[in-house]
Amino acid sequence: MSSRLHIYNTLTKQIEEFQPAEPPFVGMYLCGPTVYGDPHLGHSRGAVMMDVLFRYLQHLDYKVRYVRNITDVGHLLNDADEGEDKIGKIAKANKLEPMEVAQQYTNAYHHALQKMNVLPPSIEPRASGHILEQIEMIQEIISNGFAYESNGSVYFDVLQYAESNNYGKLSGRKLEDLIAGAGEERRTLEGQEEKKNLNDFALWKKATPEHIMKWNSPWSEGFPGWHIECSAMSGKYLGKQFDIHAGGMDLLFPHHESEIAQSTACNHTTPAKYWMHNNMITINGQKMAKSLNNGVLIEELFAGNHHLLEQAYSPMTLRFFLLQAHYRSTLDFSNEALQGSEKGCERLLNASAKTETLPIANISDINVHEWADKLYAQMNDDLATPQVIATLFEAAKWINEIAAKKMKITSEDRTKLHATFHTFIFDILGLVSEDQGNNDALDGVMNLMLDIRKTAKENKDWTTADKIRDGLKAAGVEVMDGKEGSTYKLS
RNA sequence: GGUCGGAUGGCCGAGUGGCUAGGCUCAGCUCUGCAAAAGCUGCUACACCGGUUCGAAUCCGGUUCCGACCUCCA
Repeated sequence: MSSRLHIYNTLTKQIEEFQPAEPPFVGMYLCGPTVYGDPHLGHSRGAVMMDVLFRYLQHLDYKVRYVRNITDVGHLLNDADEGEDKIGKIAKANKLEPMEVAQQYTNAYHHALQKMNVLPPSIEPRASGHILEQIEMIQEIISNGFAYESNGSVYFDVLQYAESNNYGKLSGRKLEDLIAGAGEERRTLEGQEEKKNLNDFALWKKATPEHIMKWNSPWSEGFPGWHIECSAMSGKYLGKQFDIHAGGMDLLFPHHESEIAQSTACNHTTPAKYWMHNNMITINGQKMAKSLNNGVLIEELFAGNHHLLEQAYSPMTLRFFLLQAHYRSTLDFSNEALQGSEKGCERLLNASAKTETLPIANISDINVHEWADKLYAQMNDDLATPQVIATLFEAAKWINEIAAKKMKITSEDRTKLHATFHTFIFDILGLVSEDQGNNDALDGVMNLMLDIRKTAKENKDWTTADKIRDGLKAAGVEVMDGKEGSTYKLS
């Protein structure tokens, strides 16, 4: 528990106090998606985690530049698709421009995140728009003696680098193990024979004839290697050294390890001070993966049209579900768990709507300041959002008790409770009430229906009252009777 | 095979050497014409076997099981 933000740094394997290099400025980078498919649940986790960090840092008055890239070039497929650009492959099948495909999936990613109330980053660079920067970086690495050209491609010389640097310092791998592990299970990537060593990775790949997305370079017409784009773009917009670099745990090796190697070989410095990694989403205990046929697209979750889903789940349900687990733990996905989040999220938001109208008294049965301090301490403890949510539920309980006049609160405490509750739920956790209705015509119709039903109830005409209620339910509108009249929501 | 992580109540998930997170489900209750919604109350778990300790789910050792990475991946 601390009054200052602490985050877990994968580089040091411990929780450290967050100290930006040049306060109040903070530079943070998240490895965004490769846009060769619709966004799946996994994409949402890193985006939401960084969104909460982004929001919290801003709440703490930092001036944050948040860079989240779009990878629209260069990822190689293996197996049957050897050497072919993923985006290029799909484009040919659909007879679309490669950039059209990339744009389509980029849009899909944006839409999904927008629904989840994820703030747009400060800068969202595309790899295809930074070919020049990548080429320049490769040239610098070559001239520093850490890369070599081979048959039109350029490879990073891991062994050369390891002589003076620690290749493996992020992932905890030892080069001997990597070499030793290159045994029977290792698959053969295209162009392996061009490398001096199997652990060398591509900085630039010469394009095969069927390759669509390719650019001129000093070495060949080709495309950049997978890792170099993030190094080039983070360097361009955040500087050679910046504060936070994040991504999924599956990117730890080789992607981030290689990023560190490249940047160090180029700039003689480790690019980021803090490395953060979110864990995977699992389903029945296994990582979601296309190859396991258990991947769920974000839009499928929202629409409920996936064979593993019993119903549709709202964007806020997903956001709340993600936040209920710590970002460094795996999160197991199931209908039961999602339904739990749906109800819980609703309960919390219901309570939040009552804070301003709570009856006041001249004493308080609760210690609002202690409660607020606890929230900050929990956020500061490596973004312990599950605990923050638990603490918010404490207040939700108070709010309900106060509303039922079983507890008391002073006016001053109520103001503080309201402000803090809202700050955490809406500004920091980024939840938002999913207002149904907000359609004037529907509101008008519903108010009329509810008014007719009210009259019927007053006349004890239960037949009419129930007919309206049941009929509306069949039409997808749920009527909820309360002490102060009836309300409705779309179901 | 190598490296690393995890096993918590019906479900999801926090966490700490002693003061039994939280949500959901379930049960009871309040409210209600009935129901739903909403609210309240209840439900004492930490894989197994040893050890350290006054005390361990939390520390140490071992066992079993699961997962991640090593190859594109959020």
